[in-house]
Amino acid sequence: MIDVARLADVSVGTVSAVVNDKGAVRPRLRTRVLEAMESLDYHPNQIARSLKLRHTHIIGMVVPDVANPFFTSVIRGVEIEGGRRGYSVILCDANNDAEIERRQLSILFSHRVDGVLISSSNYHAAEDRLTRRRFPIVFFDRTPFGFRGDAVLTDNLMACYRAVRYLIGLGHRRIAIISAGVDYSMLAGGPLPATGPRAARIEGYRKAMQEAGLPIPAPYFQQGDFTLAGGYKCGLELLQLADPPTAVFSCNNLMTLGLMRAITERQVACPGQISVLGFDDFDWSASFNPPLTTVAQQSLEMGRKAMEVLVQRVESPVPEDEQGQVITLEAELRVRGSTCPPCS
Amino acid sequence: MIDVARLADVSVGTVSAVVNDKGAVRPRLRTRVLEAMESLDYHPNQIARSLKLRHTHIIGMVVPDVANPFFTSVIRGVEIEGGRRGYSVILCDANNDAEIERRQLSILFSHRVDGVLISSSNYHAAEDRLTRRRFPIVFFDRTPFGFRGDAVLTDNLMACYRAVRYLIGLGHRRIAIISAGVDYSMLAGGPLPATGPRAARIEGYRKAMQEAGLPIPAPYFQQGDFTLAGGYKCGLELLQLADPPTAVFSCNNLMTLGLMRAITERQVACPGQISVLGFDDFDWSASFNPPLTTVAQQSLEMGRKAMEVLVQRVESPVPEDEQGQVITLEAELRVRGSTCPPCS
DNA sequence: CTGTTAGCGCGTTCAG
DNA sequence: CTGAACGCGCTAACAG
Repeated sequence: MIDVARLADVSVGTVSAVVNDKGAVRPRLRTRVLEAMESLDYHPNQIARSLKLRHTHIIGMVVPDVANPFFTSVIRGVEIEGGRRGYSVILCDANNDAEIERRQLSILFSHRVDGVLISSSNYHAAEDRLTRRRFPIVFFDRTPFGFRGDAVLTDNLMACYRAVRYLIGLGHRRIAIISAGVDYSMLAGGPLPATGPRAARIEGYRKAMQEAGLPIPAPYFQQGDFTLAGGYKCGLELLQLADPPTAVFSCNNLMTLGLMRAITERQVACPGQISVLGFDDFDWSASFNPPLTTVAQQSLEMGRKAMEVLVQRVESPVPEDEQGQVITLEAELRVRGSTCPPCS
Repeated sequence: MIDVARLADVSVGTVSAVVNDKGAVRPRLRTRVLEAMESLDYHPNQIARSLKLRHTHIIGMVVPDVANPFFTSVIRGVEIEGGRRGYSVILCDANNDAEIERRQLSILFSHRVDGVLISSSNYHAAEDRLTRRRFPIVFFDRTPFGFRGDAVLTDNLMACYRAVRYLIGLGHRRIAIISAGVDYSMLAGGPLPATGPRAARIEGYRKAMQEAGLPIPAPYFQQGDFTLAGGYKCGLELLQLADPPTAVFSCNNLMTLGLMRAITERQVACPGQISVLGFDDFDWSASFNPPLTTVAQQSLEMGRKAMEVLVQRVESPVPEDEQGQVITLEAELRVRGSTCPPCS
């Protein structure tokens, strides 16, 4: 900086003023400074800046799995909005592990990030440590149990409710679901406590089925563990049932892939013999054979909005009594070739 | 820190020593300091540390497109290796735009990242500005024109050469390619200057075809622009040829998707009437109908290795005469259901 | 072993 | 508008 000042024949104060667009600097000096910066290939030292200004213009983002296309799309949204507002993002892959997540958060904190965007694998730790000290943090996709604060979420319940109603409207009565993490026994006890996307998706299904007076036999309620292998296994079981479903609702993309693999392998006609409705939409959904009918979340928008809210929190701290805003995004049903009326 | 020192009744130097496990501190003092830190909920300020130490333990990574599954896999590799070695990563999506990339690099530099991992969309700027001043930077996937330095790359030429030879071995003689960015006229002039993955993949194809004495008619050399729509368009054109190919090699995943869409739409049997060989392998490749035969890059390993080399450069600067190491990763042909011998 | 002190590079004052 | 001086929180060198 001193070099720049010397080369432009001004004081460091002036250089600082032009770098930050502050104060009034005579146009001629301004251009001289800019030229000096250019010719010296000078980049302001954000570290020193941060130390003085007490903010870094870096935010931390932790996702359960960067390889999941849904999250990469959210990340893109965050990058876009961040770029626009002058924030960089340190990305952390928690690998669905609460312990790793905790460590990431701690590292992020020591780097003095201005705020955190998180889809928590761990429904407790994140909230305790951060929100309690009023650190700017916004949740997306998932939210901690008993949560209060800022979040941007998809209305999973409504989206799945409508999707399953679409299946019912087609004439299906035997509709199975491939999900994860919820016991069959919980289904009987009325509405699920819809605290996470998991439960909300199942509850959308349950509600639609119940309203239509349709039964949910135990074998129709499959646990696929959110993995491709799990979806495959569930698909196989569903297909060899004495009374197989005519339609299946799969709660995430990996399981849908597994399900399709099972269907192809068993040479079952889709949608002829079995209709498939998947959750989450991607490039390949429409290119599949058959093209997949899916529930599409607004993943890019989720990232953009989350970043928007976070920056707002960072730049103008919350009033003491503020409750936090939760933004709900609608999901869209994209009807394609994997669903049709039942033939039987 | 001063507060901690005061509370523990020692000097700041001593506090610093225990925080960094440096020097020998009398055990009694040590515990006193630790207790003070705990009761004050003190976290060392990495910013101040970075300012003094002149390194941040943050590296920057810029990719052309975070939503591309290949890159997300590389990112995972980087995250894994980075976590292991104590580095965080600021991720930048250049969105295939050289101007954005330039700006990202400048921002990363301002943040004083210790090094940069980059798959450059822009074959000149990156090298000029950074490698010239011996800033630690390692390229992955793509490398700038006339490049010298560190990189980890896939052996695209060999991989594609072998893949196309496999097709030829199956008995195919009419083999088309969907690629991008290279003129048909360049094919005639012997080996392509294989400076990027694009050209290398085409050259692998050209070499295999030429060695087998197989012709490459102009309509068999399609330009798909690396997009789904492009692949779809090329697929359509290929299928309605008077003399259609019996096999198609698609140079990237999006174009393969488009091609498959065209094939499904036109009700052409795959692999019966046409075999498809794609580049890049993903979860959905094996779940496709038919399961796709692909060339699989070691994307996760690419990320791990790139980070490994970078950290090595950061922590022990290059000898003046060092040429830089380029690591070449082999790709693997995964034979599945989309290829078979030609029926005609 | 421990205390003291001089910067790291910058933004901000404040008196010119 | 300028230039000098101070401090952000920390580490390293040196003196005790």
